[in-house]
Amino acid sequence: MMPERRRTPVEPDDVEPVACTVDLRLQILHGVPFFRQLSHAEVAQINARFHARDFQPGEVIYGAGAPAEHLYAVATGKVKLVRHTLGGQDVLLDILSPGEVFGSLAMLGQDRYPETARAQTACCVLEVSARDFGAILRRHPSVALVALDFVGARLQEARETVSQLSSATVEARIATALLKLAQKLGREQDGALLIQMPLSRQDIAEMTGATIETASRVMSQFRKDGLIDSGRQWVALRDPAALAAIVGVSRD
Amino acid sequence: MMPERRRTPVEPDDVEPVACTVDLRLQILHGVPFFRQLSHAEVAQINARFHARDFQPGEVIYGAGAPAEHLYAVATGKVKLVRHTLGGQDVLLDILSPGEVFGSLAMLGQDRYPETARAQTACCVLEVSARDFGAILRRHPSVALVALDFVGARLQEARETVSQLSSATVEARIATALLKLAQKLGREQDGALLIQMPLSRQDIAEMTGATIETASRVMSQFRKDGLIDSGRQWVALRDPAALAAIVGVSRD
DNA sequence: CGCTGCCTTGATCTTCTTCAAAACGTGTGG
DNA sequence: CCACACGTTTTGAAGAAGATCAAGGCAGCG
Repeated sequence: MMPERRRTPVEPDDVEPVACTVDLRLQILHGVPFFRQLSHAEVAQINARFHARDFQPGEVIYGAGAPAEHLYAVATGKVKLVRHTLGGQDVLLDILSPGEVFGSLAMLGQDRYPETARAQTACCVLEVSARDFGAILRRHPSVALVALDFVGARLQEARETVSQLSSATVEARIATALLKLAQKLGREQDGALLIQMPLSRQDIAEMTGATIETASRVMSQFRKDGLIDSGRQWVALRDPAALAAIVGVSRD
Repeated sequence: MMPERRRTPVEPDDVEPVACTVDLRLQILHGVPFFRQLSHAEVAQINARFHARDFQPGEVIYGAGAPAEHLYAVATGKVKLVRHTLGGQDVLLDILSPGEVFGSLAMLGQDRYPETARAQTACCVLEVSARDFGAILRRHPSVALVALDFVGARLQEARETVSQLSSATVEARIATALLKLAQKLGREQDGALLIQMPLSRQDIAEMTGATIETASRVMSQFRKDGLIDSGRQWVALRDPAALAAIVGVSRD
């Protein structure tokens, strides 16, 4: 038989606050890597250009193809970026946590969003117009340098994904995705890495370029092998080392 | 039988100069989008920080894993960026033409090159230390803004590739790759788009996450269908519209 | 002339998708 | 509290896309 599934490790106090108070805004903005090096006065000044918006799970923050007029910072909750292919399926590009930035980063470049941003959980995001963000960049050159770094890091991530999709099996890609999620937002618990967020088989499939069925099969296999454990709002990596080994085996 | 193959459309005067004279350096640097908005005096000042290096086809400009200490601009020729996977195969991330920038763009971020840069043709590149480039960025904030745009555009490209790899057939991916190459460095000739560069089946395979054999089969089919024509140092798109249709069909 | 390297083509095999159906779990209304 | 309905997950069986294995073919070059 398959191993007994643990009861949900999610505790009430783990739940993030959804409300986006004025105090929180300043705190979040100061925590955003973009503005970390600025003084409190400067952040306060920048804060004036932002305004907060709340979203329910599943709500669209902006849709692919819409004019790219805003830049956003996640305050609370999780946001996912999804591309729609011509074939009708979706590709999950990234899942963003508080402090991360998305939207119209390249001010001159694109004039349309190439992807849809959707609230994965109830969340609050801070919004600034592309115009105002441009002004911030010009006024605070150090912000532009950090932004350059940020976008550069994303570029490397995206290219890593390209590499994986080109060469690795679905098993390896899913193992990689789980490890990356855990690294980004995992917590240690009972000797396992706990990823606490709603993560459907469909999400996993869209992250790894597989079908729902294949994703389900692989996840089932991982659970049978004692590598992971999962429930409604969480996935726990019981044996990250074994998952890492799977990444290294197979094709890639 | 298959259609008669045209004689090579490559003409002697098409060949780019390889030598990288001092005059050329200034001209190239001024043509690089990064520095286009700067005055001649400023470019001259920046030029002093660069030095030119020549490479033979196939030579490595920098290897994956090496300390990321330099930033480069292509002066003449073509440079390709390749990732090596754990499985031993290579993934071709990009082919760069004169005016394009590569290497250590994110100054703070990565400390190692995640990919190898290799001369696709004989070429000359302008090199600057990451340290000096950082100084340039701080001295000329407008350069940082352009760089941000540049990296942002690359990020979108990479994500587009992720999307394609996740959803499109090899046929569609190869058609896309050919169209993208033609758009970037194609010339009109005899009613076809001519891509003039050495482009092996292996290159195409590495660009699209396919095997050499599959790439060869697809290219052969395209030629039989009159969509393309190819020779030693060139590929001609005889029917770009049909290729675009293939991109839209199949899965993606 | 006969290398050597790249391209082509065929046959077989693996991986993953697709189609189909059943099991599960969650929320709802009786 | 139970029954039902809905969405999600799981599992099975068949099929397709592409990889792999294996020969030849063609061109440039010593």
